[in-house]
Amino acid sequence: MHFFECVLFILMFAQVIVDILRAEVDRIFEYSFDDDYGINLGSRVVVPFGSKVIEGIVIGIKETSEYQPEKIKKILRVLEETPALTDETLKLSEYVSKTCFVTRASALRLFLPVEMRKGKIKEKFKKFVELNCETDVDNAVLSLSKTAVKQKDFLFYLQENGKSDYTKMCELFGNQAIKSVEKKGFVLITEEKILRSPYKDLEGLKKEIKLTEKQNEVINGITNTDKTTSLLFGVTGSGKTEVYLELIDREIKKGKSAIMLVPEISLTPQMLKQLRSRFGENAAILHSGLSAGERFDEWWRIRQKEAKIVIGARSAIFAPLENIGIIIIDEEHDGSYISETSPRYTTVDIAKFRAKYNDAKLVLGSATPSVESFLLAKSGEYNLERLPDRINKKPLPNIEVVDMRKEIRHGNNSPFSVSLKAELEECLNKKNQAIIFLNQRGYSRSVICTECGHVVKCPSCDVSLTYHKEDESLLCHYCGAKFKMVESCPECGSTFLRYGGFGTERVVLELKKLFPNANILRMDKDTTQNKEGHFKILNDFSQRKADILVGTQMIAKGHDFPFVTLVGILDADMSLHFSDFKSHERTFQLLTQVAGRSGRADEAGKVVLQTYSPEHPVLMQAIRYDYEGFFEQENSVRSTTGFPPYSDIIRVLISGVNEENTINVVKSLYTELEMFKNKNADKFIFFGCMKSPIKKLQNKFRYQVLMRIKANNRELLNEIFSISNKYDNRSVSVYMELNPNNLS
DNA sequence: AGCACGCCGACT
DNA sequence: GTCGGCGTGCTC
Repeated sequence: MHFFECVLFILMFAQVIVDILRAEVDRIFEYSFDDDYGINLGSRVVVPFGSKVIEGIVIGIKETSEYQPEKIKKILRVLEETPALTDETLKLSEYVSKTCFVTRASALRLFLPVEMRKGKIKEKFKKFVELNCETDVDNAVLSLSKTAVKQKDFLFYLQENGKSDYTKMCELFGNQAIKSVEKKGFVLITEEKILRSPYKDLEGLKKEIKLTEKQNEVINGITNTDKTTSLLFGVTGSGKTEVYLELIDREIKKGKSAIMLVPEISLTPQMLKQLRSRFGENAAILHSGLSAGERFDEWWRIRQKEAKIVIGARSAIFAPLENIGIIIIDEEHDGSYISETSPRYTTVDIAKFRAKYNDAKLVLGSATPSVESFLLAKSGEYNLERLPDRINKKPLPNIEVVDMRKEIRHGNNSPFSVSLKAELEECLNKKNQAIIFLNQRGYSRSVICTECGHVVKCPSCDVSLTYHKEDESLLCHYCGAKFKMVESCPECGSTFLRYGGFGTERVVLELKKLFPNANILRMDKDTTQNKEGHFKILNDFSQRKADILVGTQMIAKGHDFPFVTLVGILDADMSLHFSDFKSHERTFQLLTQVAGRSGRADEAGKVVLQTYSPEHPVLMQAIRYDYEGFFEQENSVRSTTGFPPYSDIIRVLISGVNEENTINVVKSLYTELEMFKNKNADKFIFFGCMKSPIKKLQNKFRYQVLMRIKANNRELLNEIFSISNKYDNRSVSVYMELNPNNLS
């Protein structure tokens, strides 16, 4: 190479976003590099920054720079030969930063496996030894000293076995022998990249897939429509998965790639098996259950185009695929598709961006579509396809509504109604299985002093602590803090404590009292801590190692249990009376899903739904499985009251450790926003300022300005953001959110 | 995010 | 006298 050193390198300039999540450095920094350096758009680079050395991403390349030359520093090195980001993902990261109101750096992080930053994980290499092709083993052995037995044996071994594992050879012949043979030039030591491929041993049965007439109709409908997005409205068990797989198959045959998203919990080994058997190594899997190394390697397989199908949970929408033909989002309505941490992106929006960029199809599937999606389907923006029948013709279970107020009036203070108890008994006698659903983990939601009425609260958050009997602890479900269970009231010292509200732990104990012979499994966040947690519990239950499964949200999705004939929903209205506008929608979806777990091939299932408001219309619609009735009602409520999708909700959260400082920021921000609102009064539906419902979280005081504006007004959103963003500083943080999931 | 620079309180 | 608290400004 040194012969060519006289070639002149042209000095180029890279526009770099540094990997620091702070508004102050959310701008482009320019660095210089020689044009033969292998730096491209999307490359990850290491740069000097202030007195530190950090990582950044090249988002632009220019031939000149406006900065004084003495200020510009050089890029130290490039991290990977292949740029981590593509043209598309660079543009998408810009879109995310604009629409989610976050820094470029924070948007860019979405596109990289976490283990890639800060150089945590290295590519894995394996060493091999092989004979140099010019080596004649017999001559080589003759040239060796008579005492070099190991070297001789080693050369014969290679002649016999060909290329071999380096570490194994060292064990057999010692690395001294190997090194000296290499020195003499008889063998070559090579390094090869090894990919840690998860589930590579999974080999399902390659079963012939026979599509029903209805499924074929739907597939043709989606293929032939000129609309980008199709909504596949099909009840649970109607065969949506086969439709997805067939659609993917067709795109792959055209040379395109595909993304399929499912809720995290649905990524069971069974499902992965199904995919591997159909698509083999062509499918890459991305989810939180993978080890850091596996995730990293799967990511690179996608980036290098070795895998053209990506299956994963929410974040897989950012996979570095190119030439996408189809994106599928299964259980489109599922809450897990909206990120709960910043950047709070909406997966469907990201999917729409990518579908548009690649001229690909987007398919949203659900038995209970979100109000927003169904509205778009009805208005003709989406292509609507239906799969109304369950493939096995299994009837939907009967739902009995039990009024819990009456139960209490009749002196029943247990979490189970008389009717549910009777049904449980019958179910167990018949050797069938039952599921009990309750959306509260722990033993009791709160601990209350019967003398002074004090509720035990988290010292750094303004919420009550949940009692967990298993380890005699009090847990804050918001900040995760853990305390020893108190023996007496921390306020007045009284030892008369009362438990408020049932949790799954307590329900299990009560069930054990009622049915001492039954085997009971519990599934909630506490019993699924380790990464295989869900699988083990679901697996045990489906293999009938237990009679009753008690659990939170997470049992609503997931599996089909063929021997479950009874589902008990303990407090159906718990989520109903939440103050946010989506509570009806979520309740309907949840009840429909949980109810769908009951019923077996030869025996109709039963659902007992316990509630304190039995006449509530949402419950009525849920027990009739009347999605469209629910939709009509909910849609008209949203339209008349001005809630999404007819408006956009903006929440500006102001939080800080020092309450006085925080209030001062709130005051001046509120005043400025109010002036802005008055100038644009016709575009505002609501404007108000208040303490956040949880007024203290992790020792930070929280206030919020809430606004509702007419939908789809990007300009107004941007102006509100730029006003708010000015007030963000070191001690008081100001964060704007669009259509937040919850207002806590 | 770090880090340097810079201006006021309680200490060996 | 000074050691060190964290407010403020800067990073191509």
